[in-house]
Amino acid sequence: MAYLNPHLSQGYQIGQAALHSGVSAANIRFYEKEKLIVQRARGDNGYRMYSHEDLHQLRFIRLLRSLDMSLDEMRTLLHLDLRKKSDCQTARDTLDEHLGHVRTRLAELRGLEKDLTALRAQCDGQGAQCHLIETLHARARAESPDQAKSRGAKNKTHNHL
Amino acid sequence: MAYLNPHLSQGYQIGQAALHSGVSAANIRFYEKEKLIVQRARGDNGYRMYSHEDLHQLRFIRLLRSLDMSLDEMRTLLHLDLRKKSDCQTARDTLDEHLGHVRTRLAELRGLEKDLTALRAQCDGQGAQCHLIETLHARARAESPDQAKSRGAKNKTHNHL
DNA sequence: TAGAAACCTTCAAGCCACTTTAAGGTCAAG
DNA sequence: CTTGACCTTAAAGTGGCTTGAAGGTTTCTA
Repeated sequence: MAYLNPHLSQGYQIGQAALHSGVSAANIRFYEKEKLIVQRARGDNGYRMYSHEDLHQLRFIRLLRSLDMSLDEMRTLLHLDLRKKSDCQTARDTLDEHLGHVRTRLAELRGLEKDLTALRAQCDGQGAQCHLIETLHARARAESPDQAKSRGAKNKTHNHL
Repeated sequence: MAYLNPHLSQGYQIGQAALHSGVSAANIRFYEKEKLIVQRARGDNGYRMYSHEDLHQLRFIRLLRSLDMSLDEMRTLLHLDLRKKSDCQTARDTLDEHLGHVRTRLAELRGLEKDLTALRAQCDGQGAQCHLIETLHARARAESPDQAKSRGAKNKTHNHL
């Protein structure tokens, strides 16, 4: 039969919390270690216990991650006091900065897709030999390092996307 | 005065190779360890030496990386024999798969940008309080884990983008 | 009452593509 | 003979996790 939580009155064990929040148990422990969530008192057996509020916070965190925010950005948002005006400003700024990251990466990938599509077009005659690799080698020959540095996606400037 | 390579006749030292290829010295060593490039015989002093062909290969590799290919994809492309028809097919397939990854990620990020933009719009009244965080909490409340799993970017299925 | 099975614990290592740091060897110029 | 520009290796750090090993706890079943 199904395993039932013996301390249900005290809340959820980590497995149930994982199930109801969409954050894996291992990942919940990881967030705890990273101080995204607070270490709660444990049950008598040493098991972690989670309340409904805890579950909400886990869902909140997962939502932010699904928006591709970094742990640091999340830490910022999680520690805000909604009543403070300055904290609302912080929230706005964090979001704006993040949106900037996303748009930068988006632009990079759009350029990349165009490049790759053009490259692929070298090759559409099915029976004939394809010139993909030759084309790439020719490009490598033509390109100086300095030019190339400014092209290319993921120039690893600042973000994690 | 400027430092001059004493063994210039034998080729470039790693620093010059880095300069002329756009791949950092540390990264060149890394690629060697990862067997993307072949270990060359060293000079008498134990220094790595690079020929013009080596520089071309480094530029080639950097070009592929600027297309966001993984080391594995690059390993595949680097070991192809251009005269073989099957290897041309492999090149095509590799490129197609990679293009697929890029387009997938692109779609994810487009969705993300839409989401974030809508969220940001909650907040455009400058003087008034903003409802960013409240909106996010409300969403977290509304969302079941199962729904959310299918949304969100970077579902970490298969690629590195 | 024994043992399977389902859950929990901690700690460590693995993933990717690098970069950075530490500790030291080599070489030419002042 | 020292300075400093270059090279060497090995190891650790980055981010956001996942996976694995080794073991403790609780419940169900034979």
